[in-house]
Amino acid sequence: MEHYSSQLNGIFQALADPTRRAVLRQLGRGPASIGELAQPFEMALPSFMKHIHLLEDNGLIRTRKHGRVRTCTLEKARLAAVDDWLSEQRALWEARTDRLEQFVIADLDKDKDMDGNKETSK
Amino acid sequence: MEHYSSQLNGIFQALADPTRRAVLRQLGRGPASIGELAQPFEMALPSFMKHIHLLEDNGLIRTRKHGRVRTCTLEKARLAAVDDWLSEQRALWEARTDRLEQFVIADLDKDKDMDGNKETSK
DNA sequence: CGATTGCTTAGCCATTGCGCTAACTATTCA
DNA sequence: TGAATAGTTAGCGCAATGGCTAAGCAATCG
Repeated sequence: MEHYSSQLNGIFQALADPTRRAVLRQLGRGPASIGELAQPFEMALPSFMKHIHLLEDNGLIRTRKHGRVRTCTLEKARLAAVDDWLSEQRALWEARTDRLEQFVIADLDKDKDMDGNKETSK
Repeated sequence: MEHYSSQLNGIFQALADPTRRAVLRQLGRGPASIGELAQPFEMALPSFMKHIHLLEDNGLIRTRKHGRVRTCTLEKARLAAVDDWLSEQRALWEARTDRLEQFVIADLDKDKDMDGNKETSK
């Protein structure tokens, strides 16, 4: 349940960069070599490689080398961790919304009694 | 469409830290003051405040000060951006899986032509 | 009133992140 | 074999991150 926590650090970190998200997006369309992936970006290849490594280190992609060409593929399952986190988070505040509704009802009852001004905005 | 991109940088960045995720988790159970939120952590308050500011700057929480107490609340809608990104990504590789299946079928056809070492005849 | 509480500001410091160039290795091509 | 191709390694520089202490301030308490 909470074991994913440490993985989430790296996964979210990896997703926090537009270059890396673009790579994932491209790989969504199918496997590609380093050169193909790098081509749309203006940065130097070694810089780009760091992004690839980070994605691989965090399990978001897998790579394999054939001859002098390294081919990257998306590791789809990895994003499930993000999905799980989101679900868990949502479950929390949905449960809480239920409780909140109870308070709202209570507040409405109060309003009946007091009737008047509440707080001055600002 | 892609306008969310810049926001995603910050949002994913904010989520890439366990302290901040824990804060969101706690706020999922309802609003809380800075002090209440900070209590489970061993770090100094100013350090903790940086996390709060980062969460607020990226729109994941909202805060309001009453007297000397600042109360934080979850900004649930903000996580929708993450959800949207995930959906878009998934849509991409699901569409691609369809195309992949076509290739697989094509490959099976090829096998028929080339060698009969498969289950060509059941 | 003065003391305490609950942040807040201001800085310092070590580490990490993300870009670069230069030079190197390992295929593959002519 | 020699030249081009596709990555790779090494190291540099600067900005951002995430922690700290010390000191400040406004609200509340005794």
